[in-house]
Amino acid sequence: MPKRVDHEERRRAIAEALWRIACARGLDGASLRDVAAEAGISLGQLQHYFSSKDEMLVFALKYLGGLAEQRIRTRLLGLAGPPSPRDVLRETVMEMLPLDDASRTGNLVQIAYFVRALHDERLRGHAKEGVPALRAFFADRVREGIARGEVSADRSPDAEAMLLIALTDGLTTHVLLEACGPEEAVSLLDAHLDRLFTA
Amino acid sequence: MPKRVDHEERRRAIAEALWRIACARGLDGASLRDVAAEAGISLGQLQHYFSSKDEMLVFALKYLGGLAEQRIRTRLLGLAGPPSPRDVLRETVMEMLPLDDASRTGNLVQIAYFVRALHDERLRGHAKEGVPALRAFFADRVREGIARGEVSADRSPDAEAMLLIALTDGLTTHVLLEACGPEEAVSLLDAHLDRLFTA
DNA sequence: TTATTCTCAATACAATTGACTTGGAAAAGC
DNA sequence: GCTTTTCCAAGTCAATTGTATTGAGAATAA
Repeated sequence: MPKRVDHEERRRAIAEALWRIACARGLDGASLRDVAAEAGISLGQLQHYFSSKDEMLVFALKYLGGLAEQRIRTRLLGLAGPPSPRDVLRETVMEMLPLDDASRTGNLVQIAYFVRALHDERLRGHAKEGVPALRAFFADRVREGIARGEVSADRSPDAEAMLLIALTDGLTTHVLLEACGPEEAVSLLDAHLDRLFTA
Repeated sequence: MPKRVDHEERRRAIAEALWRIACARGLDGASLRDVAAEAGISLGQLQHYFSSKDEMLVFALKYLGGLAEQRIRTRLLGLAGPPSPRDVLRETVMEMLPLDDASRTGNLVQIAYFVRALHDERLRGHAKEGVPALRAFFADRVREGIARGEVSADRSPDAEAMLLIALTDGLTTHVLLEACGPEEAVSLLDAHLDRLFTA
């Protein structure tokens, strides 16, 4: 056999090339030939690792989601001492916003997938599967805040969680469109959290 | 000459056909032939009214924005008596959400444009040009609420306006993705307004 | 060594794309 | 009636698309 190759490693490299193109020109502007060229391989080689374009797209999406989740997890572990619920919410939300170039790229790619998912039932399942988990996580933090007396008891944890997610996504949109500056988005989210955590 | 034709009327009809396709399959899935077929005309006829695909896309986008603005305006005029600032904000925001099929279509098309605008500088200008006006309009309503004593004076009208826009857009996203029900989005927005208008 | 199996390059292919050209039909002005 | 201008249908064109095919190089197992 030829030199044994780590398939997963190759697939990840191809996925990252796809992201770079999707970020610059959108998902629909990413042909197999473009992706192969960006990854520095031939079209035939790419087809050896992904038997169809769809398979490549789905793999790259799940890989992207996994990386984002891991980034958030790492950031939360980096918090000094026992973090307050508010700190956890704030850091998570900040990691979701397109504040640096890496996060901006991730968001652009995710949005490209989102749009495709609107018209593609199969992809929609993958695209929205992370929301309930994030929402439950946020709701737990709000609950914790209520238990600590930092959040008014008449707030609904589930509702506040969805509000925070939607607000973050909406701000992300406007930051990407340059209709709202990154630092302004941060201050708006802080103001929102200020009003949630009244103590 | 042949029967004189109202060019603008034809262009609007073509734009509406484009929307139907963009709503069902996305903007990138709308070829000139598809749009012509949907509009019930030939490719040559379509090209007679739009000299390029880009010209058609930009026209359809501006037409869409104009219609949305007009829908909101009409809805606000339909409010009985002198509407409170909160009523104005609520009705406007509700008109923006994808609650019925028409609004859902409009939002899908707008998002299709939004994504393309992320990678297309020329289109980005058209896409984000409405935000400042909407934000100023919302901020004025918040200011009015403060003057009436319905909104706490320590709220920043400009910040609250941006928060409300971002929240609405974020909820729109999740409603379209079916990660959040329409009625839930309404109740979340009402809860947000409840906390803004405390009196 | 020999053979098998993994890896991958080159090419072909049908379909679709946006843009362009050509030509003719239809009606208004003279 | 004749010209002129507007409108539009059919067809062509090169480029690009995703997919499929073919075959060769390369390394491991026998």
